[in-house]
Amino acid sequence: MSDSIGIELPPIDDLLHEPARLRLLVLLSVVKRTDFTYLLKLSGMSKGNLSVQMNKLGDANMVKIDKSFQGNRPRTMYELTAQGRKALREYKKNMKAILAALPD
Amino acid sequence: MSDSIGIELPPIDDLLHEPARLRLLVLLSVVKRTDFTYLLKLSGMSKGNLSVQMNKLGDANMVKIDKSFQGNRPRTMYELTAQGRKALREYKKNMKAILAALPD
DNA sequence: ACCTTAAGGTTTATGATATAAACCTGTTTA
DNA sequence: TAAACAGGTTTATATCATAAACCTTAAGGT
Repeated sequence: MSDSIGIELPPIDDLLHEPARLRLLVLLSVVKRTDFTYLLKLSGMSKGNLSVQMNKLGDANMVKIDKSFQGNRPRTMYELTAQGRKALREYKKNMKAILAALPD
Repeated sequence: MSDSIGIELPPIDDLLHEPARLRLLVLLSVVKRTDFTYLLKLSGMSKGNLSVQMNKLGDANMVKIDKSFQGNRPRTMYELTAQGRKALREYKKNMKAILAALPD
């Protein structure tokens, strides 16, 4: 018998795990591509919080952020990156394994 | 804020969702009943963090905390409460629903 | 023309919280 | 008797989620 007593559980990616961001990522993986205003309504979050969280996901290359103007108004489009989709698959796999250790 | 469109996703219990506590709860649901020292080794956490998180779970009645002496040394035992097991079942159900919205 | 409101965000301020370091009390060992 | 150890708790710090306040431009009302 070994003297290690680690029950090995998969790691949890904090960036994706945080509830507000996880919800946003779920929304994005459903709608594929959307802009700030629509995401604001979909999520029900405040503008400030939405902006911060999406930029954080953008900085981590989970989401591609396209800023442009339509007419004279700014418009920001969001879309999952390949890296983002991969990270989400990994997160899902890991969380399922963790949840599986809990009784039903 | 105007009304959100609201794609309905289940709520996330932040107390259980936080990674350190979630791991501790998984460990507890596996080992049923254990003391501070063993949980310390099992989790690999620092003493301070373990103490804080377990007391937080105790305050919320997720975990029953029994302090006693064995010989002259303090000993703290931890065990899930019925309420804790119920909250974990709910958390598991909700998280599975959220994860199900993500592609595989 | 002027004021007000709205769109589309960002920046700043605040509050909560996770974490480890330092500490405390008593005990065993050298 | 000093030093290390057991079993935790308290304090300090650092991060981070959140909303409020702000900015810029545009559109509508009078």
